[in-house]
Amino acid sequence: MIAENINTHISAIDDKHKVAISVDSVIMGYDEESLKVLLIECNTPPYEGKYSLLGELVNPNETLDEAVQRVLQYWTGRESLYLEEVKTFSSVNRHPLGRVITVAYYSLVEIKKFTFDETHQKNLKWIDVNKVKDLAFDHDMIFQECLEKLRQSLREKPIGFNLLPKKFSLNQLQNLYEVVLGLELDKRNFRRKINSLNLLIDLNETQQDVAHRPAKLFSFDYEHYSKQRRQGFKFEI
Amino acid sequence: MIAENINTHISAIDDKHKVAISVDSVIMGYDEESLKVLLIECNTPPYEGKYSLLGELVNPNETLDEAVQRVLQYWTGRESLYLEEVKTFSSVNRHPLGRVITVAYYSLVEIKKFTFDETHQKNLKWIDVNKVKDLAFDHDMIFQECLEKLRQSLREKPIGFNLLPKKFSLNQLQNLYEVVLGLELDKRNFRRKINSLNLLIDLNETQQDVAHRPAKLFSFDYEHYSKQRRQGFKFEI
DNA sequence: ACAAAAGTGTTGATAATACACCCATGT
DNA sequence: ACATGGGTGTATTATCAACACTTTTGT
Repeated sequence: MIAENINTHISAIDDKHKVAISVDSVIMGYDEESLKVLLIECNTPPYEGKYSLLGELVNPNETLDEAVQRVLQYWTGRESLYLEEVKTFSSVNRHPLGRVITVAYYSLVEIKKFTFDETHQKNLKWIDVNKVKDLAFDHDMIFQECLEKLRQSLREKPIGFNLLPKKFSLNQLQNLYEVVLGLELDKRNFRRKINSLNLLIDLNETQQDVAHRPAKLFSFDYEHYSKQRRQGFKFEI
Repeated sequence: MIAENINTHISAIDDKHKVAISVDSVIMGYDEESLKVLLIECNTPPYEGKYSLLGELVNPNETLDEAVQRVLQYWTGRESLYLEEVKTFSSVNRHPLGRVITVAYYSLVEIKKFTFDETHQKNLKWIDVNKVKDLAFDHDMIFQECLEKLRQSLREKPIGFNLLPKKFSLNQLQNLYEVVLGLELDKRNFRRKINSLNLLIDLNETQQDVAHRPAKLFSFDYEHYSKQRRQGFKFEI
């Protein structure tokens, strides 16, 4: 049943044990109204016309993280600030070409910096995460798992900043949480909590050209956060 | 750079994209004194004499979870009650045989039921997780990530029961948390919290043959837990 | 002066923590 | 009767949740 244990009895690897491995990347961005995912239209049967996640076979000389960044770079000209591995999908018949095991990642990007060239990449589209359905392959399942994982991580780790511009207001931040998690937060309580975490740098700047009282702008204090994290940092929203 | 996108331009998969994929399983058990991991001694260079995790190449016709259960079944004659995928390790040169991408799992077992036959499996050993070091391959790293993930999950999900016998006392449960998480808990507060979760069934039984007041025995209420989980259940220790 | 979003404190309820003694059994 | 671990309640503190009005800017 176990012919040769890969870890203890090291011999050659039979070709029948070699399979294709891909990464599928749930690239998400936030545009003040909703959380969106970047999808691509398939153009070959059996999934012609359907949307799918951006995925790619892993090359022999790269790690999975590198493959994910390569896909992002290729399609959008930029890499992601934040990547998280979510889950491996390994059903035997999940891909029509034969066995392809895929590792799902989600990545967070600043959506405004990810404008793509409509002529070359006209089959790319940002779609509201609440309207995603009927994707190619098993991508509905992969997408839902990644979305769920993002929501989970957003509550436990200060990663929301990767979806916002470098300078943002407290109301923008609160809005992000409300939109992504689908809940309403009390403004005063939210500010008290954020404040107590000491993760923001007050830029002493305000919004420009808004038809109301301009908001103060902040940025995320990555340095202070990594210090705190080393000392065991707890976060919860 | 991206010759043919696996998801949109479906053609054949080139052999150069096929690699070996394995699972490595951090099998953990608890024996009232410490948390232990099941390791196996390697008998081939370059790792001869070192211990490694139990791992195995994934077969063409099975999922990763199935591969993990197959390994467990083979070495111990039983499957695991609880499995969790942790992380994929994909450094290009992590395995001397060539490229092997591995997916790490941890699994929880009732250690008393996993006694193995010392003649056939004499190179298997339970080792205290705090004494693990110098494993073969990149297994130190894999092990530490899995241990950390277990500790995390133990605080968030009621999975500790998988490490205990079906009938257990509240002190045993508390001890498990203390040993695995490395902290001290207040007995009265611990009991109040566990009680408020309504996850235990009072068996109206007591310990036998102990030289002190016998403890009441409980079992974990899987059914009630899965109901609660569907309604969004929060847990924290 | 008005519209529109920014900003700000207090109170009551709930949950977390700290702490010390009596109880049941076997020897 | 003694040794061993099992079992129980209360008071204090910290955290969370609910709630409404004033401020600043552009038009």
